[in-house]
Amino acid sequence: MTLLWRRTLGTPQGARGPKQRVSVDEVIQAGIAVADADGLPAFSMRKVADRLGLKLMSIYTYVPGRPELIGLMVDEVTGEIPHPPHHGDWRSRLTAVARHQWDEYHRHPWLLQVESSRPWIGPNGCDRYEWQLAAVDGAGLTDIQMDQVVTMVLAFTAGAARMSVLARHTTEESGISDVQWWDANAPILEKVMPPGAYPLAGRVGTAAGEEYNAVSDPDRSFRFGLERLLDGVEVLLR
Amino acid sequence: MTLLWRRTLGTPQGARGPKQRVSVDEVIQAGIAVADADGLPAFSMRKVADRLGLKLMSIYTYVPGRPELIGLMVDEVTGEIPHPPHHGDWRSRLTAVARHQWDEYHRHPWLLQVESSRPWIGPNGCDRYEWQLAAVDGAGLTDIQMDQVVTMVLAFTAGAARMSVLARHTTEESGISDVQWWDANAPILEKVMPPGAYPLAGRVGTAAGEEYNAVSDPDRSFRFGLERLLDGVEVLLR
DNA sequence: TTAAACTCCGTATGCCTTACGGAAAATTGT
DNA sequence: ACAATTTTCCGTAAGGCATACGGAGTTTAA
Repeated sequence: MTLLWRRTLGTPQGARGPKQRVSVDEVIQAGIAVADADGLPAFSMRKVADRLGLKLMSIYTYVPGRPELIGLMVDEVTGEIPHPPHHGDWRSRLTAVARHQWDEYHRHPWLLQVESSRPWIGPNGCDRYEWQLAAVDGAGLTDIQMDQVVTMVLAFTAGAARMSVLARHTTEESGISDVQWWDANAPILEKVMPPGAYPLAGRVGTAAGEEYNAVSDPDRSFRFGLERLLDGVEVLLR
Repeated sequence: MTLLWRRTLGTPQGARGPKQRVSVDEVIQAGIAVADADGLPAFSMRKVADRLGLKLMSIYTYVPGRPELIGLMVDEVTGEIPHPPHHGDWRSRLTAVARHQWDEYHRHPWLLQVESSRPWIGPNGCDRYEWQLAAVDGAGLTDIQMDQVVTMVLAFTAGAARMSVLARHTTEESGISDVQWWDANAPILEKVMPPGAYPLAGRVGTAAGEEYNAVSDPDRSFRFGLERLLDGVEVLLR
């Protein structure tokens, strides 16, 4: 907590021992770099230390442990891109909020793997929430509805981003494109699936495959879903 | 793959060595039990073996490795609750699809932690997709739109379930309720946050807290968001 | 000048996956 | 009936992980 709000709190005071070779911010930045590269399961304290030219155990003099470091990393990336001032109607504002979150998930996919058993409330997290609420302020919603609409947009964005990031990761990791993978698996599936057992899946899957030139088109799905969602909000406002 | 479709493919043939002490299905069920109890990060082959009265390395004669076992577990829980036949209009059908998925995520929260670098197409997964598409069949959507609408509902459901499961996990794990936790942190935050810096967050947060008697009400958020989403689909249909 | 506090890090413990190889068991082929 | 083959079960070991503890050296405060 003190670490999260270190900017407003200032550095404690008396530092009696040797100078620290790096700073807490550098540890956080190194952590973000490791998580960006390897994902959260493969994120380890040793890799952070290596990146900073320190030995493993020295990291523990900067942060109490792995979960706390991850909490600091989350707040750090939340403040990475400043929130652009709102303009236009609530619809374009909410779109900006969703797109901001969508981009962030794609910049740092490990955000979707964070399972904080405790939500760390940092300064950038507070700013974020205030900015998100401002998008729907004055649109004619009650306070509760404002919270619900923002929550809904964030839930959808997180779910869609999860699909998108997973799809990207699959393609990159295996080096096999959607089409190649499908061509390889189709013969097996044809043997194994009772013919005619999946009429809709077959028809729609084929149509989607031809339209997207892939198994899915995550960005298009996101835009489509967001439009429907906002249409739903418009219904609510009348 | 052969393991996934083992029901339709049947058991290979000659089994020359000693009898297997358990079955693949028992391994999968044990795996599900471990994941339900501990979550996916703490899910280990050793715990599965212990639960079956086997030693660690014996598990590898049933399944090739950890990722494959998880793939089998996913398809197994996908077939756990049979898909109820559709009736009523598309709106009630889609609600059933979303609710089915929502319940599944709450029965097996580790589903939201699965990062399959490769999507395993199993029999129950196929049935599921067919059933989901059937919910919007005949409503007047194009094939592409059918896929997009289903994808959108699933994305929102996954995102909302993730929030819900995380909130539940936080409360259960720490043993501290939302209100207790907030009461404990409020004094620190008041010291640390510039007063008046977060007018909307303060107002809306307070209103939400009083309404929900908690920081959030995930089930209510899910229902609210789903209604807006379906309103949006209705707009699309006209 | 001396005591306190702090940084850095070596070591140890106890988890985890999985590669490899050996012993025993069951079936197949003669 | 007997041997060859295949398969199961598992012991061991290698290489990864977080982190508790304590020691050595450094810097500041009294």
